[in-house]
Amino acid sequence: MSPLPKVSQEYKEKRRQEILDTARKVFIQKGFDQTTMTDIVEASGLSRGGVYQYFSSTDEMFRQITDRNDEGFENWIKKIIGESKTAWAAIENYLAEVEAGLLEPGVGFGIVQFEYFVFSTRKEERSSYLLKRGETAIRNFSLLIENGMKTGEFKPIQPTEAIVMFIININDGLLLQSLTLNKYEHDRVYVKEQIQGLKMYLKQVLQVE
Amino acid sequence: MSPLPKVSQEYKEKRRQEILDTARKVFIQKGFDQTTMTDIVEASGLSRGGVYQYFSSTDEMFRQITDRNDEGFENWIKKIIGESKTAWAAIENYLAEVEAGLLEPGVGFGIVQFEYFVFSTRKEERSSYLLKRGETAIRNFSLLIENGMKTGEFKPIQPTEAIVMFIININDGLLLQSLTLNKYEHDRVYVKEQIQGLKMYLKQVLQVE
DNA sequence: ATTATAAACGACAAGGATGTCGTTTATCAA
DNA sequence: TTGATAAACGACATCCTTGTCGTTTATAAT
Repeated sequence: MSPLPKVSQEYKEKRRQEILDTARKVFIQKGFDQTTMTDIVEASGLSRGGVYQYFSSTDEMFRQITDRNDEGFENWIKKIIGESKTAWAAIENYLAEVEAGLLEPGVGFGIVQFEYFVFSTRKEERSSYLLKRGETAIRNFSLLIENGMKTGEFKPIQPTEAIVMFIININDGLLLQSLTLNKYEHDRVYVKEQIQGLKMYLKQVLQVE
Repeated sequence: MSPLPKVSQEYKEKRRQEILDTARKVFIQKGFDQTTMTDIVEASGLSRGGVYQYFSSTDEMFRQITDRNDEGFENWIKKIIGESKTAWAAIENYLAEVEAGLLEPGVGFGIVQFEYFVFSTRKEERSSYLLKRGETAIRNFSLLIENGMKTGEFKPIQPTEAIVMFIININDGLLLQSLTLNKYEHDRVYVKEQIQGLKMYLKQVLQVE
C-alpha cells in the first residue's frame, strides 16, 4: 500500500553520485555554459529521462558539486592552519599548494566555478546563490588571517575582508591566465612571480615581522 | 555598367557605426553571451537582413568595438604618462582614474570584454584573437613601467610582464567584484583598499624611492 | 512465479536562435 | 521621370536544446 521504494536509498545515492561525477568531467572539459543536458546524458550512458529523474538542470548539478567542493576547501584550510607552526607559515603553505596546483597541467573544477560566477553576474535568479557562495569563500579565506590576528602575529592595516578579496582576485586571475596561456605558453603565466607579489602585499598589509 | 554604389561610403560607414553603437549598448546591458543577433536587430530598429548586410555575427561586432577601444586605451595611457611629472606619479594617476571609474555606478564595456575573454577560453576559434589582444594589453600596460625604467626611477625585481599581469589581475578582479557586489553592497568591494594594496606591491617590486 | 511499483527509456512538441533569400524600397545617374 | 542597382526587409527553413510523458524494464515483496 505505502509507496515503498523499489531500489534502496544507497542505490539511488550511488547513481546520483555517478551522474554528478560525469557532469563534473563534462563541465571541466567543455566549460559550464557550453555543457548541455544532452551532453551529460550522452556521457552518462543513461537516457534523458533517467538523468532527469535525478537532476532537472545543469545548474542544479553544478551547485551540488560546488557545495561539496566548498566543504572540502574549508577543511583543507583548517588542516593547513592546524599543521603550520605560525600564521604566516600557514599562508605560505597555502600559497605553495595553490602554486603547485596552478603549475601542473590540466584545469580543474576551479575554473568552472569561476566561469559560472562570471556568467551568473547577468542572471538575476542566481544572485542569491552567488552572494551566499561569496560569503562562504570570504569566510574560509578569513580563517587564514584571523588565525594570525588572535596570536598578535598579524596587525592588519586594512579590513580583513578587503585583504581576502585581494587574495581572491590574484587567485582567480591566475586561474584564468593559466587556462588561456597554459595551453600555449606555460611559462608566461608567471605563477611564481605573482604569488611572490601577493606575499609582498600581505607582509605589508598584515604588518608581519 | 560598373557596379556603382547606390549610397556613399560615408552613408554606409555611418550606418555601420550606428549598428555598432547599438550593439555596444545591448552588450553592456545584457552581457556578451546573452546577446543575440535578434536582440541587436530589434534594438537597432533595422531588419534582420539590414543588420546582416553589415555584420554577420555578434562576435564580429564585439571585435570591432574592442579594437576601437584598445586604441583609445593606448592613447589614454600615453597621455597620462605625458602629463605626469614622474613615472610613479603616472601610475598613481592611472590608478586614481581606474578607482574613480569603478566607484561610479553602472558598468561599462570593460566588463563585457572580460566576459568575452572568459567565454573565449573554451572556444578554439577565438584563441588567436585572444592571444593578440592579450599582447596588446600587456604592451600598453608595460608603457607605464618601462617609462620609469628608462629614467632609472624603477628598478624592477620581477620581469615587466609579470608585474603587468599582476596589475591586470587586480584590475579584472575589481571589475568583476564591482559587477556582482555593486548592485547590492557598494562599499564591500573595497576598491580603495585594493588599489592601495596594489600600490604596496608595486612600490616594492619596482623598488620605488 | 506473480504482481505492484518505481526506475529508466526515448520520441516528441515547443521554444528560440541563426543565416538565407526572394521581394520590396530607396537612391542616383541619365 | 525613368531605369538600373544596391540597401533594407522579413518570412522561413534549419538546427539545437529543453522538459515531458506514455511506454518498457527491473526490482523486491508476496
